[in-house]
Amino acid sequence: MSSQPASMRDVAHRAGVSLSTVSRVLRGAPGVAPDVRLRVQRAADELSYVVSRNASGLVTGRTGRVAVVVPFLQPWFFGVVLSGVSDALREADLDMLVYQVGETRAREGWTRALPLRRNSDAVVTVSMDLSEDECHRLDDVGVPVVLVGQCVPGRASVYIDDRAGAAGATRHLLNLGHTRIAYIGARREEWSSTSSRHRLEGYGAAMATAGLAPWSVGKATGHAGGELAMGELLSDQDPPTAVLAEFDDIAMGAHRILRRSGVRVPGSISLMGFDNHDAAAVLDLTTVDQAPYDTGLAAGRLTVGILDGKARTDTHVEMPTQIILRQSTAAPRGARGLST
Amino acid sequence: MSSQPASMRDVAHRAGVSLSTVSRVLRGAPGVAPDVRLRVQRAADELSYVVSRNASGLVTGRTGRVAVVVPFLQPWFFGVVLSGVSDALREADLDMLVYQVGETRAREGWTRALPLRRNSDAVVTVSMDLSEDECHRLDDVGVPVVLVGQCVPGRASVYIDDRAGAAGATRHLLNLGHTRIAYIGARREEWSSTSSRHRLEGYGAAMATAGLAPWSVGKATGHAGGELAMGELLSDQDPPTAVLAEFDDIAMGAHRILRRSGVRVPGSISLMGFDNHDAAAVLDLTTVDQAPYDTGLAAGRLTVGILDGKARTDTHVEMPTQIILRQSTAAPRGARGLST
DNA sequence: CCGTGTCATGGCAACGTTTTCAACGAGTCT
DNA sequence: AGACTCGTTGAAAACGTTGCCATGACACGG
Repeated sequence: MSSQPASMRDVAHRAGVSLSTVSRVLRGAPGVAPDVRLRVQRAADELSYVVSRNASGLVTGRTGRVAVVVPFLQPWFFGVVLSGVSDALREADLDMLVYQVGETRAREGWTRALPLRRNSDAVVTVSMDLSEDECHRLDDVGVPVVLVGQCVPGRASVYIDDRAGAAGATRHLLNLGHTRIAYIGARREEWSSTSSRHRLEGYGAAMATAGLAPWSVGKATGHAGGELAMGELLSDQDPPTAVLAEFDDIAMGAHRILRRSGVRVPGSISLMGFDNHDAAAVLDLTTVDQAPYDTGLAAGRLTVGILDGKARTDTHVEMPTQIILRQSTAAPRGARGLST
Repeated sequence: MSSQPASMRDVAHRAGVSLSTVSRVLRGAPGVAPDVRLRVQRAADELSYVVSRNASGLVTGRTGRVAVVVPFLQPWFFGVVLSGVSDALREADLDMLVYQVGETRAREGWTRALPLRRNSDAVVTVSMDLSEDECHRLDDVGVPVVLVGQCVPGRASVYIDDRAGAAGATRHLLNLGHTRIAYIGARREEWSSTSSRHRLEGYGAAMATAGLAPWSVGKATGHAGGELAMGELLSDQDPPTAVLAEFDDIAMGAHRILRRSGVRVPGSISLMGFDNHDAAAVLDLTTVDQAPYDTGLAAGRLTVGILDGKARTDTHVEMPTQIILRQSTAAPRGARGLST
């Protein structure tokens, strides 16, 4: 009903004390008599008053907000990470600003204008794969930066070991007895990612260790990319018996093509993804879990820790990955692998 | 490098003008000589200065921020809506605050404390299904509210006609010649949704029109719910020939059970979802598209319109739904429907 | 040449908090 | 009893920006 939201002055008046006292109470500062404290709290409640972050931030220099920057908001992954960050920030009573800076144009504009210069206490970037230059720009804003999904020495980072994850996945297929193992990557230029590179490297390394040559295809990202690449693989004169995809979206596209082509999974071809996408369970897709919620949570807590001065700004947190075995991988026909 | 971010005073000094003039230039206000304007802009650029929303908001009373409230951040749907809202807000140079208030406890706390009292210019709620009481609480904060996925008379709402969508989907199955059409709902008490109710009603109405009795099951939400319900249906002594799920997540769970049970889709049972989930394409699932990105975009633009005084606070926007035909629906065996 | 209107600009008081400092009373110690 | 401390409170000055009003320059018409 109140046309104008109450201000601290109103609370002070109602409780019969001065502004300073109200401020102290609401901030939880010491040095206030218990009965006065109670009286003020009641007054604030009755007016359903909350402090204006704007005003308090003006003098404290802290905004009570953390900016989270993501390239896109639509893919499943980012929503889950955001969810973790959000929960961590709520614990510390911080608000979450979200910036989506996906298309190159928007991203350029964003890194130039940096709208958060004075508008957030910290920045969390998710899968942004910042360039050296962008990193320095961020330094200029003078707030701590936490990198998610990118590991940069000297900077707070939360990430998974993509190399190890992909290598592990490859080994899983090798252990099943596969030797013709293809890798489908995204190969998307517009959003070049170190994670992408690392996964390919992990696959390559595992293959090399097994004395096999890598076999990697891929021109586009997403379902479409998986479909295209799988089409290409199926028309090879000696198709693979197992396929590892850079991430589940791609694997799903591949899966669709296999289903349509009547190729049995895992009967004729084993298929493996990466990410443990929500829908991977539905497709019974064996994949590598990377716990994006926990990643978000860890990133959020690290941010809070840095703001509280309890964590160093060069902390690195490596999140574990884990192979989730489902029904899309099996020993090849006539296997001489583990499954003999 | 600058340890302290520049303030307007610095810019004024560097450009050799007064604070007022800098403010006018940066705000795009008229009444500044072109050469001075240019000089100020250069000075601001060189100091890579941006105005503090905190400070300007303090005096203008506008924060430049819009709060978006979602029950959950993880499900695909919300990320897509958020993406649309984000794009719309960027057009108007507004920042986006995101609050995740899913678990009942957090939600209770949130509606009580309303942390956005003075911290945002408007509130967008997504699929929150606010109670009468919560609505009034929101009114108290004194900022405009835009409801997404909930249609309340007298309040700005952006929504789809769930009833019509579900009825259309049901008719699609009827037209194919099905008569034993079951409906799988979520029946989740913890987050009772009008959308949920409407879809069930739409299904029921279409069935009634066709002179058929409704047949609805469902105890849980998500994949798991779909699996459970489909299991129940499959063990019926006369199973359905077609199944409509309240949303794609449920349909996917059902699909999984069908695949595992060796029931052919759509050969033996036609399956239809609702939402056009990202992964529905992968499963070749016939579904009802509800364009969540466009919904978010519309909601964001409506918010901006209201803030600019160009839109009324009781505007209703109904987003269209559209049936996406894929491979999971077909005429029943021995059909005497359209497909004769 | 003088009033009058217009335009560009600067000064100053807000906005709603926190913070620093001073004041006050009640104990406590010498 | 006086000086001192301690705990509690209030007054006032910030913080960085925007609004309003005053000022000065300049052009125009009488």
